[in-house]
Amino acid sequence: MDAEQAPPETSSDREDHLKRDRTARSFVTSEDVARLAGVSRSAVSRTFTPGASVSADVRHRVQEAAKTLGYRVNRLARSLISDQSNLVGVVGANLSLPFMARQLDELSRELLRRGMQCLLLNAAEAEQGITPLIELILEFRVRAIVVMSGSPPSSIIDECMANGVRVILVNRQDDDTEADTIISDDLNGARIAAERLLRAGCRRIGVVGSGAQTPTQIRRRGAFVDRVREAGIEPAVWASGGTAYETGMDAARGLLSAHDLDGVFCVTDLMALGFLDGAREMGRRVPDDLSIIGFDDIQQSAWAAYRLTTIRQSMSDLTESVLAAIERKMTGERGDLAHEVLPVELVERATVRSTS
Amino acid sequence: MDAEQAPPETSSDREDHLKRDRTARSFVTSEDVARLAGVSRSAVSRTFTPGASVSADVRHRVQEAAKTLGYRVNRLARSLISDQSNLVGVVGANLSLPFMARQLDELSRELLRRGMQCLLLNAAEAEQGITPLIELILEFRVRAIVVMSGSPPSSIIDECMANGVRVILVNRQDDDTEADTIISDDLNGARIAAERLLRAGCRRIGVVGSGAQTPTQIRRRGAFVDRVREAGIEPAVWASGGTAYETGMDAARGLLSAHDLDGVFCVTDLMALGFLDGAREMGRRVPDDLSIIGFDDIQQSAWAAYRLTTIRQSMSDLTESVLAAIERKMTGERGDLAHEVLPVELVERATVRSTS
DNA sequence: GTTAGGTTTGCACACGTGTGCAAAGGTTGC
DNA sequence: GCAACCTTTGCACACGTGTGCAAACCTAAC
Repeated sequence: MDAEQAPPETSSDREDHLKRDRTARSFVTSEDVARLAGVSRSAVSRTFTPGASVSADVRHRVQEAAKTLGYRVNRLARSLISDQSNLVGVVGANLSLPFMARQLDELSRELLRRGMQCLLLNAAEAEQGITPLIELILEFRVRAIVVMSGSPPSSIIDECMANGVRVILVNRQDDDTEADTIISDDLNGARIAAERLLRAGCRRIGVVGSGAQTPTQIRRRGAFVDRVREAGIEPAVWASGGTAYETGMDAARGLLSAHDLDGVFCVTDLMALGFLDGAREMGRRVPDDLSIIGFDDIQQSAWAAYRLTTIRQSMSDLTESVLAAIERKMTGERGDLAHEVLPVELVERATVRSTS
Repeated sequence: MDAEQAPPETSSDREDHLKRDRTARSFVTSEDVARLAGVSRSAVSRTFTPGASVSADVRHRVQEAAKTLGYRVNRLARSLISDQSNLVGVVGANLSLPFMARQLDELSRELLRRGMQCLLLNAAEAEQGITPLIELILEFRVRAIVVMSGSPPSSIIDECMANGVRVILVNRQDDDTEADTIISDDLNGARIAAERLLRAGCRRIGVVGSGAQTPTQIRRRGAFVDRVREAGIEPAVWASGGTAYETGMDAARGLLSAHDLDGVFCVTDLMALGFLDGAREMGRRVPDDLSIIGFDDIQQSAWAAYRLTTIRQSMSDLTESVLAAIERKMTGERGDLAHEVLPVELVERATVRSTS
C-alpha cells in the first residue's frame, strides 16, 4: 500500500529488511506481477486459476508481465490454503535392486502423468524403523504415502489415517493394519513353482531365501515348503545373507555341496540368477541336472545368459492398483481399504526341465 | 481469542466454515497445541526451534500436549517464511536402468542423511523436453535441482540461477551452460578402452552405441574412434536402437554377421552385456575370438555369467560431488560453478584377452 | 527495598497464495 | 433514460508458521 506511493524507498527498505543482496534474489511474487501489469493481486491469482473470472485484456496483460518477470506460483503457499499438496510420499530402500527400481520408475512416471509429484525418502539408513520417515513425510501434508520397504507400526498408520492421509503398503504384510495393502499372490506363486518342479520330476528339492524375515520371504518360502511336503518331500532350506545376487551364489555353494538337489525355488529372481551362476560354477547343468525357478520376473531374468523360468507379478497391475488407492483417497470416503492380492503367472523359459 | 471464551461454539463454527466433516479431519496446528498447553502459539513454535528461549516447564507442557494431539509442524508454512525448503528436485528417466537406479539410490540416501528430501520427477513422458518439469520443480522453492536425464535449455537454467536455485547436470553436456556440470571422464575412459583392445592385439574393431544422440554417447564413441584411427584402424560402428540390453544383442547380430570383429567397445555396460550374449549366441568365444569392453561398471557386469571388463566411474565420487555442489549453494556464493570431470579406471575381468 | 540485569512470554507482523463478498463496470431490453 | 442482469475487479481475510520487539517476570546484588 505504501509501495504504490513511494516505490523506490519501499523497494530498498524491503531489501534492507530481508537482508538479501542482489546475488541471491528472492522469487518473483504475484504482487510483483500485479504491480507491473497494473492490476490487483487477485487478478493475477485468477489468471492462473482455471475457470476463474478474468477479462481477456487483463489475462493477457498479466501473462505478459508474468513472462517478463519469470513468475512461478509458489506451491507451498498455495498448498497452505487448500491444506493439501499434490505430493505423494514414497518410502523405499535398495532402490538399485531391479524389482524395486522398476517399481519406482513406473510409479513416479504415472504419478507425474496424473499431476502428482513424488517425494522420495530412502529408507536405507533407517535403523530405528521407518516411523521417523513417515513422520517427516506427514510434515509435507502429502496426499498419500506409499510404503515399499520396511514395516510401519500400526500406531503411525493410525495417525496418518486420522489426518486423512492414506497409507499404501506394497508387498508388505497385510494383517492387523488399517492401511491399504497391495501384494502379489505369493502363496499361489510359490505353490505353482513347487508344482512345476514336481511335475518336472524333481524329488531332491531346495528353497532359497535371504536371512531377512520379511513377510514376502516368509510367505513364499512357507507356501513352497508346505506344497512340497504334501508330496512327501522335505526340502533343504537356505535362509541367510542379504537380498542380493551374492546370496544366491552362496546358497548354491552351500546347498549343492551338502545335498545333491535336482530342483530349487529361489524366492527372488535376483537370488535365482546368483544361484544359477553358482550352480554352473559347480558343474551342474541347468536344467538337465538341476531345475531352478525364481520369483518376480525382473528384466535380467530374460537375458540370454539366464533365461530363467520364474513367477511373474505384473508390474503394471501393481502400479495401477497403487494409483487407484491414492486417487480413491480424494473422494474422501472412509473404511473402504483396499486389500488387493494380484494374480501371478508362471513364465516358462529354460531353467526347468520340460515335462516328460 | 473468542475461542477461549466459547470453545464449543467456535469449534463447530470453524468446522462449518471449512466445510469439513469428521472423517476428513484437518491436521493439528500449533494453535491447538498452545490452547491445550495453556501457552501462546509462540511458545509452541519456540519449543520446536532449536536454540530458542523457552523455560523447561513450558517446553515440557508443550511437548506433552503435542504428543497427545499428534502435532506435526507444517513444513509448507515453515518454508513459506524462510523462502526455502529442504527439497532437492531430481529429474531422471529410465529409473530402472541399473546405472540410473544406483545413482538415484545413493543420491536419495545421502540427501536424506543430510536433512534434505528428494522431489523426484520422472522425465520419461517429457516429449517437449524437461523444461516443464524444471518449471514445476521451481514452484516448490527447492534448494537445488539435479538433472540426470534430458538437456535443459540454457534459458531455464538462467531462470533457476536468477532465483538462487543451483542446477546440477550429471553426465550431461558441459559446454555453453551456466550450470554446475559433473561428468565422468568419458574421453579418457574411451581412450583407455581403445588402448586395452589394441594391446590385446585386436585389429578388427567395432564400437556399439544406441541411436540416441546424447552427449555421453557421442563423447565416448568419438574418443574411441579417434584413438583407434590413430592406430590406423577404421572401426565398424553401430548406432541405433534404445539404451538397452536388447540393443547390444541386435548390434552383435548386425555387426558380427557383416564383419569378423575381434574387439568391441560398447559405450554402456548394459549394451555390452547384450552384445556378449549375442556374440555367444553366434558362436563367438569370448575372449578367445572376441574381446569386449563396456563402460559404467554396473553391478550385473560382475556377475559370473559375464565378468565383463569395463571402465568404472566411481558412483560414490559422483554422488559426493553432486552433494558438494548442492551444499555450496547454501553459502550463497556466486560464479563458482563446478565443472568436474571425475576420473575413471579400467576394471579387468574376463572379456578381454590378457596381453600376450 | 530498590535497582540492574537476565530470562521468558505474548503480541503482532510477515511469508505468498486462494477466494467470498460486494462494489463497479458493462450490456441489453424496454 | 432506466432497470435488470451479467461480468469483472479489488478488498480483506484465511492458511500455519517463525521471529523482532517490548513487556513482564524472575534473580541477585547492593
